[in-house]
Amino acid sequence: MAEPHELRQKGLRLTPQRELVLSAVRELGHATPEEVAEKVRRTHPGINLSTVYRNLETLENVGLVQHTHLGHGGATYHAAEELTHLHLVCGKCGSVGDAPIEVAANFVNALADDYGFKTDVTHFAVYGTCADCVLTDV
Amino acid sequence: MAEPHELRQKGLRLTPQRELVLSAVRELGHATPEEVAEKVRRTHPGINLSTVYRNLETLENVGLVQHTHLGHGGATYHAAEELTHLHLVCGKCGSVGDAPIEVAANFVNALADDYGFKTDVTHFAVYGTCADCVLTDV
DNA sequence: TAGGAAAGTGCGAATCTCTCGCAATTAGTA
DNA sequence: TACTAATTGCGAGAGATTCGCACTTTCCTA
Repeated sequence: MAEPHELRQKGLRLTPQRELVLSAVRELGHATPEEVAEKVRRTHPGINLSTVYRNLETLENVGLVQHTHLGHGGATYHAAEELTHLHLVCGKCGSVGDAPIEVAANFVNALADDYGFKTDVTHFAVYGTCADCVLTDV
Repeated sequence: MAEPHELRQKGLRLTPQRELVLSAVRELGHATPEEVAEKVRRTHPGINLSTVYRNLETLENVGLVQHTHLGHGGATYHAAEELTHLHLVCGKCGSVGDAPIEVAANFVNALADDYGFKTDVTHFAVYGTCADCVLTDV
C-alpha cells in the first residue's frame, strides 16, 4: 500500500463518492450521468446527482474519463483507457456499435493535410444506419 | 400557378407559419430552433416557439430540412438541399468550418464494406481542433 | 361555394438535463 | 489533534424541448 491511489496521483482528494463514480464509469462502459448515478446508488444510495456531475467533470479534467456525444443531447462517459474505438450509432434502432479508430485513419489524415484540422474521432458518434436496419429497411 | 406548392406536394397543409419556418431555415444556413424563431418573428412577430419546433420536426419528416449536432446539446437545422458538406467543430475556439463530404468518402466506404454501416457524415459534426488553434496551442 | 373534419397554432404548464449557491462535512496536512 | 481547503448534499434555478388543450385555419366534399 505504499503507492498512492490513482486519484491522489492526479492531485484529487480521495472520497468514496469519487471512487464510486470512477468505478461505475469503468464498469458500465458507455454511461450517461444519470446511469452512473443509478449504478452508484446501488451501493451508496445517498449520493447526489450534482456530485456525480461534478465528479465526472473533475475526472475528465484529469484525463481519467472522457465524454462523447452519442445522440440527441446527453453526453455519455467512458473510462479514458477504453476510448480506443469510435461509435456507430444507428438512427433507426438506436444501437451503438464499435469500430476501431484505425478505420478513420485516412479520413483524419485527409482533414489534417487539407484543412490543418486535428480530429478527435471519438468525441462525436458516427451516425447512420446499422447493417441490420439497412437490410430490414423498406 | 398550376403546380402545387412544394409543401402540398409533401402532403402538408400550407400555413404561413410553415412557409416562414422553411424559408428561414433556407436563408439562415445553420440555425437552431431559437434562431429560426427569431428570424421568423421579424416578419411575423406572433409566431410561437412551439410552432417552430413542431414545424421543424414536420419538415424534417418529409425531408425538406435536416438537423445536425454541432456540439453540446442543441440541434441545428439546415435545408436538406444544402447538406453537402460536413462540419468541423473546433473544441477550443468553437468555430464551425466546412469541408466537402468527399473528404469522408473513403471512410464511409470502409464502414460500409467492413461493417455494413451506412454512414450519414453530416449528422454529427467532426470534432477536433482547427488549424488556427493547433498553431496557437501551447 | 358553403360546411365540416382534421390539421395546425398559440399558450401555458410540465419535463428533463444540467448548473449554481450555500452551509455542513470531510480529507489531507502540519 | 487542529486547521484549511476541497467536497458533498440539497434545493433553487436556468435552458431547451415537449405536451395538453381549446381555438383557428386549411382543404376536401357535396
